[in-house]
Amino acid sequence: MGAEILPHLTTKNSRSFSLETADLKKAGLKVTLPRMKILEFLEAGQHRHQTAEDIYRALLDAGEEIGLATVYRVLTQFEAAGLVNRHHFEGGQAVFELNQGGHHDHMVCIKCGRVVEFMDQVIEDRQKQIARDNGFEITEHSLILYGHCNSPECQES
Amino acid sequence: MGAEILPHLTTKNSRSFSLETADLKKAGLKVTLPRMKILEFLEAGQHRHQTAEDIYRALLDAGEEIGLATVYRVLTQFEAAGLVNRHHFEGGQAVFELNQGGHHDHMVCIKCGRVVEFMDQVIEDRQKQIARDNGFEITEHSLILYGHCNSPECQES
DNA sequence: TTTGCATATGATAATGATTCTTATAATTAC
DNA sequence: GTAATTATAAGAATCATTATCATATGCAAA
Ligand SMILES: [Zn+2]
Ligand SMILES: [Zn+2]
Ligand SMILES: [Zn+2]
Ligand SMILES: [Zn+2]
Repeated sequence: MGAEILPHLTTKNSRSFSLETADLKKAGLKVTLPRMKILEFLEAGQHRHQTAEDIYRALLDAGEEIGLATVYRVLTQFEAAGLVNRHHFEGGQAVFELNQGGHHDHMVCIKCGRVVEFMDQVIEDRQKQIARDNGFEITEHSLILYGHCNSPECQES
Repeated sequence: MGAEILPHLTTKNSRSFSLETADLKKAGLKVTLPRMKILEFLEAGQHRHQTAEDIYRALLDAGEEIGLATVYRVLTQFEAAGLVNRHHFEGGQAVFELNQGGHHDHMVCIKCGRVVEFMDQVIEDRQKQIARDNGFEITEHSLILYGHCNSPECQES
């Protein structure tokens, strides 16, 4: 990885430093630069539902030296550790987002790609009930609504 | 393709002959042996949620000469024509099933692979409402519940 | 029926996303 | 600090699916 100065790694009372370090250690993962950088990127505002390649490209653009395989490997480790969630929207690549506790589902605009998160307790409860009725014990679920958002460009048929 | 006798293709009042032929013609597709065979296979009982390879293997085992690429190509055409639906459960291959009109969602046992179909109007309505509230117009959706079914082998943690 | 031609097929190569391999490098334990 | 462990980058490998292309087939006109 690059040898440039990393302020958040050297500033003692940096919030992000301790948070990320703690997250990694708690997950039983060694603190390494690629892991820090990926976590840092995901924690930065508005970086939700990113593909592995999005993250890879962003880090390259930021001057980091990192391999795509490493991004995939680290994301898989983060997922196993419960730090991130992986979703498979239609069309190839999986997207990743920081697991910030609250479960939510997704609505995806097939025109512009905009993603809206939602959580509906009625649906959640209903799913549990349906599973129970069928002798299933649900461990996870995937609910994705596809359609057009209300932005002007996405309205034309 | 094989040259063996095909009763349903030669018996004038065969139900499946006319149905399949009509389905293909209605979809604007030429009636060819691979298309007939794939449609026939999907229409046969209990052949739901099959991967392209499942279908390919089954046809090979039945003595047909068919290519995997053809199976994929035909399934994609069937999907475009509304004859079949494609679902992406976790774990690689997409599964296909005949579109028999009624929409349904899926519950998948991650131990044994059993699939249960369900449709819940409360969930369906709720999805529409959530979309409306967010300025989305939903064109389709995917709801899959993953967990353990109640078969003994699937109960052990 | 035969024939003509657009279309479909099958084999194989190519693709795109992701994972594996391995030699090197970084991190932690002592 | 040094050793032992674990992680990394690069590229090869894999898996599902799609594209290519030469040949074969379906269908309709003659
Ligand atoms: Zn949009
Ligand atoms: Zn999300
Ligand atoms: Zn089961
Ligand atoms: Zn189904």
